[in-house]
Amino acid sequence: MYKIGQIAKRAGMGVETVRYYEQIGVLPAAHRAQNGYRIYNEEHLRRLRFIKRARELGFSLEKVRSLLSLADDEQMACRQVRAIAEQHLSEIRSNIADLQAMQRVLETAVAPCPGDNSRTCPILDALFADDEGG
Amino acid sequence: MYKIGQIAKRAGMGVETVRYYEQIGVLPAAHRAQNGYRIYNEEHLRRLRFIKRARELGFSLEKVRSLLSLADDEQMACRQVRAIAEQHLSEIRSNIADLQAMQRVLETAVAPCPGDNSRTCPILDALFADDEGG
DNA sequence: CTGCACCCTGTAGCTACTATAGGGTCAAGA
DNA sequence: TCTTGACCCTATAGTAGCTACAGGGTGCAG
Repeated sequence: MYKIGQIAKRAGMGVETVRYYEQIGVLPAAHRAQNGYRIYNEEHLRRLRFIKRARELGFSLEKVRSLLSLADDEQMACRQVRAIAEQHLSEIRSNIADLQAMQRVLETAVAPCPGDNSRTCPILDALFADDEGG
Repeated sequence: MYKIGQIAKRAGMGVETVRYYEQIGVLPAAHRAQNGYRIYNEEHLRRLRFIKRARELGFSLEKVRSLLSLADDEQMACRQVRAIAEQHLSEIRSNIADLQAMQRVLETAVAPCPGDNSRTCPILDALFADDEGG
């Protein structure tokens, strides 16, 4: 049995985040003590840790919601979980590719830049260029 | 001389985006025709294209603002531009590393998953695990 | 009884747009 | 002349995932 500050600490997040997760429905509402304080149990902690781990892997809260409802569903098939994970993996791969493309272009723009007191800069020139065809 | 729809099309963005850039001050306010319509010139187009290119390279609008104010500054030194670009490059590299770490973990979690009609799933197990050491 | 740490609700802020709602303008066609 | 349509205007709300207040109440130690 935890108060919100205790469970937040154990789950490794802030109390506002825990309240936010309850508000948007990824965490079931806590019981309330007589003074109105939220009271959590081990199951809440387990779910918060799940959410945290999933978020660290880049899953959106919408996907976390789907994953949790599969986890709660007796009729769920492993296939469905895998589909979500695979889709997320392909988004990650695509994000990596986009970032690598940015990185290459930026490195190309930065390379010829002297980085001194010049009043002109090849980086700005590249960004202002009328045409990037090469 | 362009109306907003024309300059937006030439710059490759929506009219709302052009108005938004004016609103937050990365694009100087346009002159107005008698009917209140915004009127743009070639310099506006040049700046919009700069903004678009910088955004495609992942620069935040805050950094775009800095880059543009350097570009406008007679006293600017190339060094300052390079510093912004280098900092952005290191953020990109760090983002790539984070995504690659997620990718590795996810691939490891997905690998043992049969993706069939099982009622349990190694991916969920990994997310629910009490301990990820080992 | 005072202070402090904690809890509550509700709301605004962040980024970079995007999408309305509710109106005005202008040129072409019937 | 009237209407249709494409365009323009402002102002505001929505998106994701928190984070940070404002303005209160609770509970325990000194």
